[in-house]
Amino acid sequence: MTEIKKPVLRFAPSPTGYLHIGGARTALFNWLYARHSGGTFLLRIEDTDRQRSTPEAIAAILEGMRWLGLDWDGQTIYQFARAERHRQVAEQLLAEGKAYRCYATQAELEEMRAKQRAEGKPLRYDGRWRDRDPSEAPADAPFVVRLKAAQTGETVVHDVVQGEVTFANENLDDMVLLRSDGTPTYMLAVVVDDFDMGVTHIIRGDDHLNNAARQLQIIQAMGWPVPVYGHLPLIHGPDGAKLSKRHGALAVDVYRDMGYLPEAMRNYLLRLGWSHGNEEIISTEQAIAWFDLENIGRSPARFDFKKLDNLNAHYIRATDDKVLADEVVALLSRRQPPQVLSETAKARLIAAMPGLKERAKTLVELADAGDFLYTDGPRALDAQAEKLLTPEARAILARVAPVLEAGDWSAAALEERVRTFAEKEGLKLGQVAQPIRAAVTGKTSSPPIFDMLAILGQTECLSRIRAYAVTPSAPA
RNA sequence: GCGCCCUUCGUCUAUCGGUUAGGACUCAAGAUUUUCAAUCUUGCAAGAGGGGUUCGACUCCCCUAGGGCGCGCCA
Repeated sequence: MTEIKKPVLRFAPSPTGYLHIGGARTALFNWLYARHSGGTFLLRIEDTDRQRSTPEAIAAILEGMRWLGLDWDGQTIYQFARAERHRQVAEQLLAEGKAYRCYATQAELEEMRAKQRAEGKPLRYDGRWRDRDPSEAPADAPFVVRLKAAQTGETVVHDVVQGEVTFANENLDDMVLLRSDGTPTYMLAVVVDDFDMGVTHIIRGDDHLNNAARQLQIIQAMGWPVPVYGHLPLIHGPDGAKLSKRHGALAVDVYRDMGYLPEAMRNYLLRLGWSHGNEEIISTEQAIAWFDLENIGRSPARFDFKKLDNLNAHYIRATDDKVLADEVVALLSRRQPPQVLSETAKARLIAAMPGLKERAKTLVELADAGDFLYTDGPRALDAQAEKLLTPEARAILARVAPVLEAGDWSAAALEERVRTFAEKEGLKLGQVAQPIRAAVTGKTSSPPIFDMLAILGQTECLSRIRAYAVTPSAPA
């Protein structure tokens, strides 16, 4: 019986930098398609560049993947560990006459390229060792192994995103498979690994589209099955400038530190280049159900923080209060210096969360907006609160304090008493509520003030209010 | 220089030859309101340019312009 082959996807970052936003989206698309199709999602670290690959970068990439919630199947594969296998494939190609030894030195090649540049010719290896007799080879000289690529005809990449992309073979030169030190190049390694890993769909950045044609030639030389390709347009910065891989400033963990939720990131990244009609808010479950390769856009997108903020605010509002409080606690503990919340403070934070989370676009804003709950005692006033607490406002505070004190300390009862007080004094509610807010929170905006009073408790609130209450000296 | 790709409101996008070109973000105005938000309502705002094909093009083809990517013994 024929078994329907489940798709095998992979994300293959090179650990020469951190997981940037473009890579995160590539990983997300691969992950979504794998989960959507019931296939497999593998992670391969392309660490064949021994000079630039670092353990820190590997750790950062894995951490970034975990934070984004992109779990991969099976063990993480390290490409460098497979070098021997790559070499064998090159040897096989050599033995079959599909590859050859090239003794050109690097200086020689640079000279060749300089000349081509000067003459306005395309920059390509000229095949100088392609058909030379091996006997002409200098003894004991170092050599690289190059693929004997087709020189005529064309190579066409069938791409689910870009369509049919045709390359004239004369524009594709004989790429290096094995370096002079015997190590495999990326071009060889990817092809061999993807084949060995059984990868059926290669979804990666647009910058690899040209490589696809070259890799196809290796695949053809080996007689291996051709995977489905999908090349995603790159993400640009808000200003339209490129947002390329080596920009560590936009590593995913930076977004975490800025207070973005993984689910918001996933939703945002998903809509950058992929659409499902007019849907904007798409849960991960929904995304898995809907995701396909057909609806991926072909044009590059700019990164827009405003929209990310909007989505993040939405997901913050939708998140459980307790979970959010835990996130804030974690964020505070990562601060310099670390801030540790008492049990009381944490209980207050959870209680105030419904009011707090409606007003925050990021976890950072959430943490800052709740700071009046973390410690006891009179508040330091921010500039606006300072301005609001005029002598008149402080006098009102002095008069309202006993009113607050005399009675039940529930939000509803407090509001009732303050309304009555304001009415009697001929004041608008805001004229009384705002000074209270300023004294209690140190700010001019906060969640509903009577709720906050109830959460903080009578003793604490009155102490804060009285710290700013001033009774004008009586003229009499 | 050569090759490849891209081009709808400021931004992300829908449209798969026939629509008053829709939605979302942003911005503005209004409603609501103890502040700020949230929410609701309304508004501003687009097919790069030029040729074709067609009864009819945002949609198909060509050219131009602009942008991106690639052209390593990097990945």
